[in-house]
Amino acid sequence: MGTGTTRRQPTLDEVAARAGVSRSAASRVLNKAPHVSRATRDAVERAIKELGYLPNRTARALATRQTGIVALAISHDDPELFADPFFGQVIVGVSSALEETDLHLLLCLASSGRGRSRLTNLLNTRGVDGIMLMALHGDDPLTHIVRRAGLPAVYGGKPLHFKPQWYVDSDNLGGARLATEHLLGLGRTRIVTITGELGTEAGAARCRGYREAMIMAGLTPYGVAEGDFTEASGAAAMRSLLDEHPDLDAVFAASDNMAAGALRVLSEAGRSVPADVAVVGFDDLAIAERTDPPLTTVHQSIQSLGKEMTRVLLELIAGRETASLILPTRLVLRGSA
Amino acid sequence: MGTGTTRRQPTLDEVAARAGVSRSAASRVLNKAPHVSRATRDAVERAIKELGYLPNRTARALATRQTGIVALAISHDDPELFADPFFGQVIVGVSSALEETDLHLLLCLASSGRGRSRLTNLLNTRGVDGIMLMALHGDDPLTHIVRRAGLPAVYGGKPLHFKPQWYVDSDNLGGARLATEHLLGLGRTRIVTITGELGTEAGAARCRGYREAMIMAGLTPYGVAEGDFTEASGAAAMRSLLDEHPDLDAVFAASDNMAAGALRVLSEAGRSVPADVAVVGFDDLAIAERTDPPLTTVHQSIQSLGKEMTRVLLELIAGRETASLILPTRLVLRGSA
DNA sequence: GACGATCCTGGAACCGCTTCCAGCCTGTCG
DNA sequence: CGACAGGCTGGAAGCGGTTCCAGGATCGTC
Repeated sequence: MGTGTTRRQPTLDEVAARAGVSRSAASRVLNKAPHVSRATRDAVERAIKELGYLPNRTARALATRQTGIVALAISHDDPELFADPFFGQVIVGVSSALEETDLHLLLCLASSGRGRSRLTNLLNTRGVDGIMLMALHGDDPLTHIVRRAGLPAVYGGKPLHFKPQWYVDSDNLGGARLATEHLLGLGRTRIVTITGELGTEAGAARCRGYREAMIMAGLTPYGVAEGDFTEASGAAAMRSLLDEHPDLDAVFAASDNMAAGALRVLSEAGRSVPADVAVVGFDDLAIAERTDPPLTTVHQSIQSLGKEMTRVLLELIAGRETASLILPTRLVLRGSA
Repeated sequence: MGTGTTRRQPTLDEVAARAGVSRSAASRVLNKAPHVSRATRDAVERAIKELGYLPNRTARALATRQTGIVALAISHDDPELFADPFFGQVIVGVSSALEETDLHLLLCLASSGRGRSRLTNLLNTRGVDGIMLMALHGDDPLTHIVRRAGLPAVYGGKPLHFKPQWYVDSDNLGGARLATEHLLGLGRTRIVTITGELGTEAGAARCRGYREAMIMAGLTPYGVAEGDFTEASGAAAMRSLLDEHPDLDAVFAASDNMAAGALRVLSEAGRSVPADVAVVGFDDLAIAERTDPPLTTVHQSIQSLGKEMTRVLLELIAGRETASLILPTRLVLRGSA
């Protein structure tokens, strides 16, 4: 800026004039519309090249009522949470899916009230063609706003208490079942679980998966303590579980971070892993490779989540049929179980 | 979408009609322009409220030639790198600064050629009002494109080989000097450094800081090994340094991740930290609190970096005077030195 | 009471593109 | 040879705002 010669971009009118055709003809060439003769096309294309013409995004958006922008909204009370690599992964996935289109990504951290109202305004002023929502807790007012705005919307991770028409989620239930079944397969029976926040769908589903697996094996859930997905909460939960059930022989933690906390507490308590207590986590974050012993865990691909959300959103925007998706999870065997 | 009643948003014309004034009058009220009577203002404001009117973003953008969007472009060959919490922090900072404005954030991962050309197109079609650039390596063609587009631009972290007019950076040089001086103050003299990629400004500056501090203390740099900021590279560098200089008594690693790698290798080699070897890192990431022993490191606030970049960009967009910035770093003492 | 100066006002142009539509030209068929 | 069905074309009306400008109303002043 500042000193730049910022020569005004040529307009479509100038292109048309140079090519000796009307503006509408030029526009047709630009949009590869039918009913344009070879001669016209060539002339316009040459003029475009010579002038270095590029269509003005905003003008086109106004005429077509399509902004060429999709939003990714992350709604959470704590903006710091966004620093979690989780969202970075989502964004990488979203970007890769967007790469093949002409759409761009608008990122909204709707944590504060101000952030929410900015997002609301963006939706209501039709500032984006569609929106992806993540990390909604419970009955986030955002869901209403989105619905009222009547905009294509895809949810990442089912919100609790509300089944959106379109969402993409990891198979939390299946993953938790997988983990628990693996522990059962190892001959463990006194298996406890450290859950994530039960106020989130992921937290609840992973807990349900554990319960179902136990029951299917003819056992009853042996011990349940609620955490909030963080390492500290995992440690605390582990302590209370050891207290209540000193003879436990396996732990399924609903996140790697909590599993890491649990490992720490177990080692302090003199239990050896996996000999005395087998531990399985969930997420397969980088930390899972660095714990001692390395953590057996349930892998979910966050990038795929972002990619698939985007794919569904694109279909929606294009007005095509599409459907929600549950992404598979799989067990990654390392040393802890 | 789909079933939504998506009732068309009212337009300014409808507001004007309802208020019984002209569209221009209504527009004036909307923009708090002078020369509008009390009566007109009231009537228009009432009509706006009754109709639930919201100005159309795109139309306004076309008329004012201001999109209300700023871009954050992250240019790096490896899109995975974006999953690093670093960028999450930047984004949190940027968002917080944007929160008080009417601007929104467009995120561009310009890693692939396709990503770059999309970004180029975005700039040339005036799809954004300004841009912040990060993680440019060497002579990224992006810098030319940005300059030619004549758009307000701010760089995060000085690129090497090119001094942008506006940038915000952490005080890498000062921080590295601080770290080295701390080690010197501890009485260590056989201090080695594990550098980041010397092809980046941060890597080079941190190495220079180490050198300068050593020289100012009347010493010569004792040992230098280049890493690439990752833990694995830190471990490798540490091994080769131990090999060359078995009697080293301190290490300054240019990143916490590399310091973590170094700590691992030192412990394998039977050196105790900080007794035998003192270690200082750089960045003050979460990992610094979890190493054994906890890592003494140079703190830089990435959020501030994002926030300040945004502040400078906003000034630029507003056409006000502004200046580049170097953000201070400080030493955080923990167990390793 | 006449006269600017000042404040408001609505009309109209404009931002740059898409798209509908009427009209032209051509070619084909009966 | 006349009628008709196309394919192409440019004019014009949009998309929904902002902003310039000329003119009318209002005011205070001499």
